[in-house]
Amino acid sequence: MRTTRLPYVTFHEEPAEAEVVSHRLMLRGGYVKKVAGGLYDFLPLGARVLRRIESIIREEMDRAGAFEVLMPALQPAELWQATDRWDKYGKELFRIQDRHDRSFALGPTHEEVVTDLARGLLRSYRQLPVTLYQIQTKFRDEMRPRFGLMRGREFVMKDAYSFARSGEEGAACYREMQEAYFRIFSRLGLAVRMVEADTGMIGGSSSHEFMVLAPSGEDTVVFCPSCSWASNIELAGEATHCPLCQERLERTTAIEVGHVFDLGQRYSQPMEAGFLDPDGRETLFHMGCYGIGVSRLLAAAIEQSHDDGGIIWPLAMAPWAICVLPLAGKDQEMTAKGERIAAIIEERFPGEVLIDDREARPGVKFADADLCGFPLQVILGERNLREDRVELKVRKTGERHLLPVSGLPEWIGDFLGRPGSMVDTLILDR
RNA sequence: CGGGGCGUGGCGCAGCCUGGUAGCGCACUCCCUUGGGGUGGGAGUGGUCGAAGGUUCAAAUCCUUUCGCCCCGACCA
Repeated sequence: MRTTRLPYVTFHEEPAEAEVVSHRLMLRGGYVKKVAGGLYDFLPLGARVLRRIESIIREEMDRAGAFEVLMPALQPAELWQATDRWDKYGKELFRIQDRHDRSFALGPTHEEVVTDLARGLLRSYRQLPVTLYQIQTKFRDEMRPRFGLMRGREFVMKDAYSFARSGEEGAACYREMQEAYFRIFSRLGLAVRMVEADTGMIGGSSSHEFMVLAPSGEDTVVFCPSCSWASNIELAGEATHCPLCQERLERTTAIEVGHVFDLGQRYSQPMEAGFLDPDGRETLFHMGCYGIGVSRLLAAAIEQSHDDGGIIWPLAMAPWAICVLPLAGKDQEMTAKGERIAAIIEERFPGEVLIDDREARPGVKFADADLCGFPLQVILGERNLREDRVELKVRKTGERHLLPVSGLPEWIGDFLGRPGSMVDTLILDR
């Protein structure tokens, strides 16, 4: 892709209405544009990141044996009334009426809808257990949307729901999703910590949150520095020492990017959702639900990985992994050479190469490439190119390598595969 | 919802106190210049000042109402 064909603008100046660094950098880098409070356009750059996150989530959910579905965002009030949440969910639930004055909710979550789906679809114990998931826009009338994508009124979420024959089987589903979540966050290059959490409005018997540790996080987690115990602040209460090993607890701020719940029969019971067991008896589903804040992940990743120059995307999230910067100005020949080199790299890494073919000064290209956070920059300067060499800069570390043009794709391939170099797979705890 | 702040070209701001009919920087278009970390110069495009009402010969500026946005708090998959 050529930057001259890419509809994006970067900004040198700080947007006045953005507080947190992820929000500022996404606005400055041309990733998102605000439409209204808590509502954003995803521009081409931002949409690509979103797609990359989604595809990794899909792969890992599928690998875990879950099935993708798509449920309506618009949900009839009757379903919510059946579980009493039409009254209990409160003002955060967007409610609208159709032309016949029938009431609907714009879904902030899908327990009711999916339970309604399952009770028709899953009639026999032979079909169980099953986990269904979707990636979809959710709506919440937040009392105070803020921090850009961190807390919007509309956002993209992956939500999954498991249906099991028993509590034991449900617990197995729950563990399987936990494992899938660790794989997802690991592949995304995020350092996450799983903590015990409150079940809140969703209900159920147990719950864990997946937290990205970041100074700007809205949540606080309490953790033990020497063993694996961790909890969110609500649940930890006044505790000062680890319940497992008595070590003095520490705390840090974090961003909640995932949350899993063991729901038990919280929804299957009021909605009378069940199946026939081997003895022909109607039995209620044991359910679990599992969410990942997909759009929030962009913000969380940036909060965790940036510097004064801008965003530092983990390899898996970057809109393009490689940005080719011909420092050509009006030199048509150099631009053409740059495009040939970009094409060679593209052959080995399809869809991963962006070439900055603008007629801009080197400083502008460097600044924009850093701001947008492309993991690798292939810099084509006149002197080096004369000797058939290019410079490769690693955004994250700042290290630079001078390489012969001939072996470039192979070198990049080796480099990207080098453990620990680009993909930060740090998992602090499980 | 309570407290505070702010709404002036796409973005960042000045002008408002002391009314006289809109200005600067960035971006954008064109020309010249420069060419390894946001080069320098020149010429342009674009706003009626969040909205409504009022005061006045005259309102971005004063008054009233209203809408929106941001921050803090309560709250929260």
